[in-house]
Amino acid sequence: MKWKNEERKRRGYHHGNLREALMEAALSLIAEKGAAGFTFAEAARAAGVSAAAPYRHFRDKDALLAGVARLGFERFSNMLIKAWNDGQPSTEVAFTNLGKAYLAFARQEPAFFTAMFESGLSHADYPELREAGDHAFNVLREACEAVVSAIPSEKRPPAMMMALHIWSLSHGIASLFARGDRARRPIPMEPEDLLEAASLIYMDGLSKDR
Amino acid sequence: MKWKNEERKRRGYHHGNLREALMEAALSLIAEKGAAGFTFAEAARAAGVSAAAPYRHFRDKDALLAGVARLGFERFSNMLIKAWNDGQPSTEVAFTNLGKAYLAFARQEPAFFTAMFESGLSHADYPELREAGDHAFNVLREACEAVVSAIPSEKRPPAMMMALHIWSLSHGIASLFARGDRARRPIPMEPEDLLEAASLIYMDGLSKDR
DNA sequence: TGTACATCAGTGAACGCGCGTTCACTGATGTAC
DNA sequence: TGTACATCAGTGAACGCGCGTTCACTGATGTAC
Repeated sequence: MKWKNEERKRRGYHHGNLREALMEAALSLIAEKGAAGFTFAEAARAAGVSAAAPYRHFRDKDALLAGVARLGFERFSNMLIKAWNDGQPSTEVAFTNLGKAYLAFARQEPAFFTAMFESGLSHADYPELREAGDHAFNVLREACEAVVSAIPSEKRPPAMMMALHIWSLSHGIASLFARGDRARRPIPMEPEDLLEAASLIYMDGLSKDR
Repeated sequence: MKWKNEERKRRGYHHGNLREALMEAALSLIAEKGAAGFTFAEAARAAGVSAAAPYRHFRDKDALLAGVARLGFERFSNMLIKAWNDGQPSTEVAFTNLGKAYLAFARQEPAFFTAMFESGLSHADYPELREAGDHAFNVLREACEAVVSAIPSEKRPPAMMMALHIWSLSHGIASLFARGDRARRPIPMEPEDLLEAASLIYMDGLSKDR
């Protein structure tokens, strides 16, 4: 607490980046006590400002949650883009890396994951969340397009369908077995291996003669 | 509200089944405002009793949530067992029905789904939840055993792995696209069709020569 | 069949607490000239 | 370069409210005899 006051003195009257500090505080609180156990007032306290200050940056508690979720989707997209790496060194390796990145995010950023997927925010009320989510999904969809383009066109499956399948599979494994919080269900193997095995089987099925 | 008082008179001083009534009230509140927006006091009010009454049945708010989650897992298991129907009329049809039942539960009982999978309850604090969840999972695992037993033993995959794959896939589709609350992401097809297509492709891959 | 008694499941009043929100305010910062 | 002024991002006090929890209590129910 002491350093916080010194910090305040150094920064002076104005915080400087209160918006970001509030989102970080919210993340910590979500990580500690879950999405339910985080309050606007406590986030303000953690950021070292009065309870009224957050209203300069967020309309209300849900707006802060939505801000966190949106930031989460942005970081998530970046992680996925980096993992896919334009399909390098090979489509197969890059695709595996993409799946691993999904699980890594759930493991390393469970609070973001909760805010993004389990906070109960309505997409109707926060359309920017839908956009941010779509942006992340599009990374996966483009990767799937690269993967299916290797299949002869007469039996090539729709990339959109494949993307929804892989997304669901990754999301299921991430939220059940790979997440880094207390809601994780332990299984006797690495989630990464589980996902890779499933992907391989699925892709074998995709290209099978029928 | 009026009928509630009449109800009280009819029932007399003792409620009769307050435990169940509190869980139902919690479900409605979760459905309305999400897991975060439900309180012990409001559940008591909805059940028509004083704020102190719930303490006769639940240690605290989390215990009530855990009770709801457990009841949800029990109903879920029953739905799955009924859908699987001992593999009748055929393994394939029964397996498809099992997947449909998973999605139907998420659609019809989003509040249960939230309490079971997204309430942030720790499995360490509520071991009975883990048991109840395992029980539901076992239905799926047994179905997978029936499915893989049709594959020649020299290339037969482990039923456990298959069960984890199908569980993840179903859970991903259910929580992203099939859930019956405002967190559902709309897609241009039926979640049931999406799941069935993925299952077929996966099973094609499973039995493929390698 | 009636009565006495134990047990159980509720009441309602009280408490301290923290939350969300508003308000007039003030210190800091940026800019026009 | 200095000054005046507008704007911005904070403060801190105040408010009403509902929550969680405890407590001594009481009405209802079940059972022993």
